[in-house]
Amino acid sequence: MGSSSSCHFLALSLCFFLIFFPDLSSSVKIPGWLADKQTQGSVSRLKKSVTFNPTRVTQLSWSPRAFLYKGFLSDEECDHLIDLAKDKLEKSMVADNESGKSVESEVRTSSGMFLSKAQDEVVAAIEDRIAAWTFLPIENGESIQILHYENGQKYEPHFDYFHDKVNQELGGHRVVTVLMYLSDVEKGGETIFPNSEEKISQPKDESWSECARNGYAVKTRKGDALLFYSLHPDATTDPKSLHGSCPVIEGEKWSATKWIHASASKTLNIWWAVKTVLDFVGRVAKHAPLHHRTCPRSQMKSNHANAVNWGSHLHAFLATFTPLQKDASFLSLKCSSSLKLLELHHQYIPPDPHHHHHCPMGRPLCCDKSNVKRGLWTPEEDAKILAYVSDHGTGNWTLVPKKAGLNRCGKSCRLRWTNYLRPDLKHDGFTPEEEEYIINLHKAIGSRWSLIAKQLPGRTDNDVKNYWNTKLRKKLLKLGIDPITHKPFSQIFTDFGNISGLGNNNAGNHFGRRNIHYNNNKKMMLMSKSEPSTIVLNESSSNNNVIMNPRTGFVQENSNLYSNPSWEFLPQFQVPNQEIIIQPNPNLFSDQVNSSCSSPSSSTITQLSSTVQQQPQIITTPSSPFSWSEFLLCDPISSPDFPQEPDNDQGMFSSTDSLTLAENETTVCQINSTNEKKFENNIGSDDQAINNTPAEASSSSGSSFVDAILCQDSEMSSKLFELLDTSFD
DNA sequence: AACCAGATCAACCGCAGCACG
DNA sequence: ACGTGCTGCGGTTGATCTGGT
Repeated sequence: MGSSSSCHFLALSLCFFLIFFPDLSSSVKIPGWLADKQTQGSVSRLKKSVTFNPTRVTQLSWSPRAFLYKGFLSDEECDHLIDLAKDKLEKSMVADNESGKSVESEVRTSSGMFLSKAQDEVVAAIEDRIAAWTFLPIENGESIQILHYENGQKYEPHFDYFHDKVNQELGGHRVVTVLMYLSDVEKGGETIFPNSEEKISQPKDESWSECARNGYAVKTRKGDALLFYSLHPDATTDPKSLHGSCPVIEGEKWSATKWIHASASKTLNIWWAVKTVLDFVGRVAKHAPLHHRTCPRSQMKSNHANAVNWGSHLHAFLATFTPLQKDASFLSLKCSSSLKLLELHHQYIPPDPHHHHHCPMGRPLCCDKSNVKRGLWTPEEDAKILAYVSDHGTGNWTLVPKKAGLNRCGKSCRLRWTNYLRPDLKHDGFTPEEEEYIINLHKAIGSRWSLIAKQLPGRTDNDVKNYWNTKLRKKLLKLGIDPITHKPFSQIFTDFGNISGLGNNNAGNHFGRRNIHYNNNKKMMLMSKSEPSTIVLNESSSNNNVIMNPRTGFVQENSNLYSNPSWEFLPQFQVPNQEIIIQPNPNLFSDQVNSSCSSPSSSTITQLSSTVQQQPQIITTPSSPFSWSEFLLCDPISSPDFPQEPDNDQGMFSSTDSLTLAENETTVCQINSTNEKKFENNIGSDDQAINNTPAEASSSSGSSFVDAILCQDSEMSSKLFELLDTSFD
């Protein structure tokens, strides 16, 4: 603990403690999150809250990492365990170094027995508490062993990790030992760490036995529990964890031991541990985010010791646990969980700023596809990226692999960072609000995932895209809503019939204006793959409505307004030399947006809008680009003047499903243009777009997009109708 | 327990835009 | 004008997970 990094850690852990546990008298409750469906087996019994008090934990030693929990067991629990054991004691055995079998040995002269797991409620509660304290799942623990040392009995110094391959392969190394003292011992019986670096500095008076003077020693105090790690942070065995039980000189010693393994074969268990740690940190962090609080000096002083201890305990766990990520089983975990753990790990073990990876000179690694690594990222690779970015920041990703010592393409590094490692990312599930927001945005702008993601802090385009493709799209389909057009299928069929000259003209107009889309010349599709809805902009100076339909080929083909710049490239759209007065709208998710549109609608988003900012904001935008944020937060559906959707439209959206789609919402963005001339011209063309049939619209500006589609693909249309007929017969 | 199919999601691919020389 | 390199984006893939039989 003497290095600068240790000091760094110490400060961090101090803050951690003070932030998380401002009230030292309070306990930390581990609630019933273990009831999660993925925690099965014995863990599932942990449905009740498990209470333990982290303030009672003190760090005894850092090499080996050892912690003492004062009063871990009550007197009654200690006595109960002794009662369970005292009639069943047998001579203690040790594991043979070669065979792994239990054999008698003179190094261990105590007697003992094993309880059954969850043998009774008391035992189960203790096991639960151990799991909560260690962050390690119950399944990874052996049954509790009760030991009895009478006068002169001892356990010579030994390691808890295995030397034999049999045991190592059986359940992995014993990573953690929790040694609970069930009785006081008048003299002797101390637990001793002969190799501990702290042994010299530990003061010892006459109350200690001679044996105890040979190492760092822990006195046997009824109810206390000693926790120590047998593995290094790099998962190698820690020789400093050598420990033993000094001979009892006066009295008798009762203890209970719980060994906990790190079995690579137990994916579920590792998952549990990750979840437990993250849940623990997450719950306490809710009350005081780690990065947004400072540590009051007064509290620092009084709580210093405990702060260090508890923080270092977490650190000790993370240091031991994180190497498990090397295991294939860990990698098979949901990456979000393992990554969070990794992030947490880095909070407590900051990357060494002096450690840089240097690549050999020569050809850059990137884009040499025959040699660069591909596929899933390992925690080590992640750590390299994180370390690199923390030192150098982002940018010039092609150099990152070389500088960070990664055999990856720069593009792959960039994606890993942007989609996963960025600290501002959320890794939990989408909320219903986000879900609704995505649907509304998709309805408005189609599959522009990056734009949608920008409106959802902490989400990436990949996240949104995947969520749409796997969840939302299917959800809409279930509701009978076309996920492309966001219209009920029944209406789509009607509209298609109309636009093909087979049905009602009015409906056909509507459809032609809003739902035909040619998808980037890649695929001919009947419906727009990413069909935006019409936006109604209310030009305040003229009170004329401007209908904007981003990305619709029809409008592009027929409107001067949108031909340059095109709605297809709306993010770059600029309105030169004008002030835009936009009705305030809430920024539901992000404070990046400072203005938006009034929207007297029924949607959740727009309902919320009325609760904030009532003062319109004036934004002068002589050169700034059009704000997609503002546009997106407008609910881009139809104006009151706009022809109403057919009734069946509403019917579909009034589903009892959680999706509350705003089909009949009205959005009015008021634009005060100083470039009225231009807008008036544009308004003219748009009015045509509103009121004309496709045919009429086309007549005003040559051949229409819709006509083009229909001409080019009439054969496809007829085939589709055949298909539809077949489907609904 | 074994198998299978569907779901999930991290990662990849290829293209386009942009800056720069 | 052209080539090159970097970045952003949307579509797709494929390994893994999950749940049902």
